[in-house]
Amino acid sequence: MAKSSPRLTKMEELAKVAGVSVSTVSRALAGNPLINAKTRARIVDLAAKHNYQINENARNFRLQKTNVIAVVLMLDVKSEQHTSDMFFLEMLGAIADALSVQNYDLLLANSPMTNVLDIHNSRIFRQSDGIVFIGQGNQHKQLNEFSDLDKPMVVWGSNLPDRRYCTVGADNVVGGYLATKHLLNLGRKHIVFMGDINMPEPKQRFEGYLKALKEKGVKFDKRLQIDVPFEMSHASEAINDLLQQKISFDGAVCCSDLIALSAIAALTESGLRVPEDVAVVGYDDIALAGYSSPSLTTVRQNIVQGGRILVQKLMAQINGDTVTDSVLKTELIVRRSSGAW
Amino acid sequence: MAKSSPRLTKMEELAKVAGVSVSTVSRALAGNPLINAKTRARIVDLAAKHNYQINENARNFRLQKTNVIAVVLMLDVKSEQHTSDMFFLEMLGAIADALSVQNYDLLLANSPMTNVLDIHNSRIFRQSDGIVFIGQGNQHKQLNEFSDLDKPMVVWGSNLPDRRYCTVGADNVVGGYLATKHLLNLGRKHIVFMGDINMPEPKQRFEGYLKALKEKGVKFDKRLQIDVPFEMSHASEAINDLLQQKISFDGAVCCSDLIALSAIAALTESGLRVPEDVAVVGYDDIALAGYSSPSLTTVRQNIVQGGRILVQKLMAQINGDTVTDSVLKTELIVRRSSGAW
DNA sequence: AGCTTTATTGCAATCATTTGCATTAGCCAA
DNA sequence: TTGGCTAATGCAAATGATTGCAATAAAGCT
Repeated sequence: MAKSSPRLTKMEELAKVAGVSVSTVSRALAGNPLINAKTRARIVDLAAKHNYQINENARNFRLQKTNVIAVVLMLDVKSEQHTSDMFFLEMLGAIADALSVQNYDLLLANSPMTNVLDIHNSRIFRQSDGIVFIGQGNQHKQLNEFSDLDKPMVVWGSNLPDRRYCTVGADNVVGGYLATKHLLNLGRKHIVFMGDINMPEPKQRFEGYLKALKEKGVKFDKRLQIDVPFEMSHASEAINDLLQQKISFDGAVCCSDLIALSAIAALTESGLRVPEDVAVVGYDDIALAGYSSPSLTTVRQNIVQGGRILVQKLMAQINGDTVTDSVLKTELIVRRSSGAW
Repeated sequence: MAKSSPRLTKMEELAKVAGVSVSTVSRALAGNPLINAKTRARIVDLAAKHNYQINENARNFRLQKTNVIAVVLMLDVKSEQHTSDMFFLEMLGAIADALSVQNYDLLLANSPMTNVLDIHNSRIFRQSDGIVFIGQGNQHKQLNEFSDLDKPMVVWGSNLPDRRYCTVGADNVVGGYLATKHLLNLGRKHIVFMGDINMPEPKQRFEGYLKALKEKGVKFDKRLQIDVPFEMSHASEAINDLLQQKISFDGAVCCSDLIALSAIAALTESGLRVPEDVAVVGYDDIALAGYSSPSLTTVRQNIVQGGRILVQKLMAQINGDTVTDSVLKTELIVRRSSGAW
């Protein structure tokens, strides 16, 4: 073991120990090829041995960078919550991981914004090199305006037609398609679609739903599409409504696991068996989905990959590149409640 | 409307506009009483008018401050997860809110730490003025060592006997007590306690459980205490074990809502009715608790207040004050599944 | 050997702000 | 008027890194 030297805090000290100038140390640590390979190796070793850590404050100041990216959660607790809360936390974790690889930090926007444009005069804006928006909420227009500010930004969400910002999102059409096709393959013909098709993502899932129906030659019954918000309490009511109206159905595609669980609860309370009488598919694969009883078949978005790509797109922008949208694969996790065992 | 001037980015520019020196501007904006009140007012006005925003990078660099506090989530996905994921997100939000009031930012520690002491050489340590640990995990000892580093820190968790760090936490004893007493008041006598009493928080909740039993003169049956981890799949097994062993019970106090929901699932699958045959109480009040069927009575910790106090204690330390621990009130949210309607 | 070229390193300016100390201006008293 | 005092302001150093350009040394070429 090398003797544990007192920690060196300034490049100047390390330079003295190494017998070179500060410039050389700076370049050596930055991997600048100007510096002789041997010298560089020696300096890097010394830095490690003396436990030298660069002062990132000074570095960022000099480079006019922050090495921080801000994350804004576009959740609206009232009614338009993008999807389950669990989703946000997982996404946050995924982004933080992807960022740490690049030595970037994650700055969390304090509270849900009522207007995205407010960010312009906030710390979030000045103190970050770029911004990740998780979800679009109902602020597609504001996000478009925001993109004119030329701050590197990227949005997790659906690729709305007239967007001027870069989006990364799961393939909602395929998600809706897979869920629906799964039920169709199980022989179900009367499949409810639960999700508010005025919102960007449910709308695309609904497209997939229609596509699957068409493929199997099943006619769409518009009474079976229900604009239920992500908030789950409404789902039970919607199910009860259907039952009361004697509209029969044997399957349900839900736009979130919470909706699905709520629907299942309503169904079982009405004496129907899940999945025997009604097979249900959720969306998101929250932790509870696998443990609930009956366990829930659901569509999973690859959140880790999503976070990684969001970060990658943002970094590209920070480096001055132009970027294109990205659509991620989604997969179906088959469990019991969809009648598949 | 004053004509919108081009944005001033440097103090120097503002100084020129104001016809004073940079020093004066700096002092004026900082509210330094050396500066004549009129001059100060004039400068502040000019700053606002020209939309001048101080370069916080430069400022922090000069002041050797970061104006950032780091948050480390001590979750261990394997087995010791503190409580529901929802809890973390809510706590994170609460802390972020409390910090933004003080103009501090929140830096999220990327991934769960296997050893808290690793933080010492990480960005988290250098790039923050203080650290909030959410939960103790199994690292009480390391946290104690960490506190010797004299970095401002505060821990959300229970006040373990030999701690050298400052904690803020909910009153777990009262939480366990309230949950148990509630069931006792409903006439239940054989109450299962589901939670790993080797972990700090469940242990204290168990104390409250015992206290409630004693108060009602109910003898404790040690077969009814089950070391189930927060992870929920084990809860069903535990319940099934009890049923198989013909150990009868009519109530259950669970250390998380997920455990409770899992237990309820196992019970109903075995043909038992909840809450008629077995009344169940959870812990945390996750979103799902209110919507599940039957809806879940649970113990709620005041997370917003918790976040605020965590921040307050940390700020005090940053300012050089010494701080004391803090124990928050917890309350019981009564819903259907505990048999109360 | 003398000159040119190349590889490596060092000097010094720079980034935007804060702050100890010096300076100036204004005022009052002698 | 002049000296002394105070209130207000300015000068310049300092914070720790990066980088264009200059300088040096080594090597190659004739």
